[in-house]
Amino acid sequence: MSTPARPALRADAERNRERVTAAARLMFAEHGLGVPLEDVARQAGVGVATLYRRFPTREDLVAAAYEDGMTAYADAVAAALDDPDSWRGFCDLLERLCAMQAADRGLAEALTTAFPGARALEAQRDRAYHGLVELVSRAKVAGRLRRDFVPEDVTVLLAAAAGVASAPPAWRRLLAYLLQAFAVPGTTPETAPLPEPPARGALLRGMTR
Amino acid sequence: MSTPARPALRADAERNRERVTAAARLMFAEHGLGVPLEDVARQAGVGVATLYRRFPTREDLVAAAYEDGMTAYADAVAAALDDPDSWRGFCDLLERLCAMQAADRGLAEALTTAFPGARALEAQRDRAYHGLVELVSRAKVAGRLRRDFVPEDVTVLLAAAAGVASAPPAWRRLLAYLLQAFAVPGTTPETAPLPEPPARGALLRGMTR
DNA sequence: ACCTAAGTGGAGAGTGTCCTCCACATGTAT
DNA sequence: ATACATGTGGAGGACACTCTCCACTTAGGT
Repeated sequence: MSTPARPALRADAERNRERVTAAARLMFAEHGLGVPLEDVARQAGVGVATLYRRFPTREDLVAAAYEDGMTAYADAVAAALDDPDSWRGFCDLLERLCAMQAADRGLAEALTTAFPGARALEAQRDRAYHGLVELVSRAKVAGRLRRDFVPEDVTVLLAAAAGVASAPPAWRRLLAYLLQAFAVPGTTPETAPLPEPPARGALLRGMTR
Repeated sequence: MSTPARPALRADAERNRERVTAAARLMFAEHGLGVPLEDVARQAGVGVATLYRRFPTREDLVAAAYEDGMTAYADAVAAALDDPDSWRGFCDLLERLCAMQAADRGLAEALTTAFPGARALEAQRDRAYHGLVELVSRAKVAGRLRRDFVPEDVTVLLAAAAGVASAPPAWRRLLAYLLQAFAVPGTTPETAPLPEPPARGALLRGMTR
């Protein structure tokens, strides 16, 4: 039941299927979800037809490629809940989620996309969501997270971090600022030094891309 | 000398040129800088050849379309410098810049792109940059902006805001959090209510796009 | 009114990606 | 060993976008 309703492929076909998802993870991470599927097939060492047979739409492939990624996401939330210090768990979690996004361009895009047909993936998404709601609640009860914070603010943060992902150190600095704003005043050392700012001259001067 | 080195077009050609830049502003604002140039030409009511004759590369067109936008940007900075309260000027400025970006998808993209050949545009960019450096300095001297703030943080903010621009109220909330983090603790009413959070359920649930 | 340099639009070549079809290959059950 | 369902790759049609060429049109000076 690890892969519920898939009709049992021939051994070589199953092998190819996995090669394709592995290649997709690689290519999506580097080039985003819009990468040409022909490139993915080439990377996997199979013909395009094989890719399309297994994954009729791009969404199918993305969902298959990021089932694990979403699970890792939910696991990170679960791990944060295990921290006896809920505020520290909250801060560490946001750091980890941002780091995961920064390391995988496709993941950042996949997180803001719904996959109606991908049950396993959506189940992990729900698990992450509910864990996060609980974590937010605990951090508020502990008096460390401001009362008007809402779990949706995490979405905002992740989308914002995705926007600056190009410049590696930038998201750390953004996160540091935001964590300070999320904290209840006076409960956190406000004097902690900020992470290194982005490279001089980047401002309004073009990041080329 | 408003348009220094352009070789004087025939009246109808000049008219068409302006129709094209106007159409480009419209299309870029709505669909981003990647919009098909055929669509821009159709919107302008001219053939593609006319567009390409005046603007050999996409960059040329983008630069022409956003010369005004960049000027508006620099003007906003200048206006902020006129505010006797530098901190209020700073806050209002960030609000305005974010609002401009949110209203014009192309502008947000153009700001993070260099246009080596577009002198007028780059001049405005410089004007904005230098004004901003001055404003940041004043707000620090006034004791309202934290000392470890750097002008490049504005870039980070703008890139972050661009990342959440899809959900209209989200950038306001992000900005509110960040302004609180930028302020020197104790100098600003930390109890001001946050702007309305983004719609419930957006979290990790897909913004479709 | 006429002439010509300047300007125009649409057709079409070039390119890249999506997706399907089908002749051929290969696992697997007997 | 044989047979056949299952699986494969590459060729190629469809489409979208970029950019150029050229026969025709028009502004504006004489």
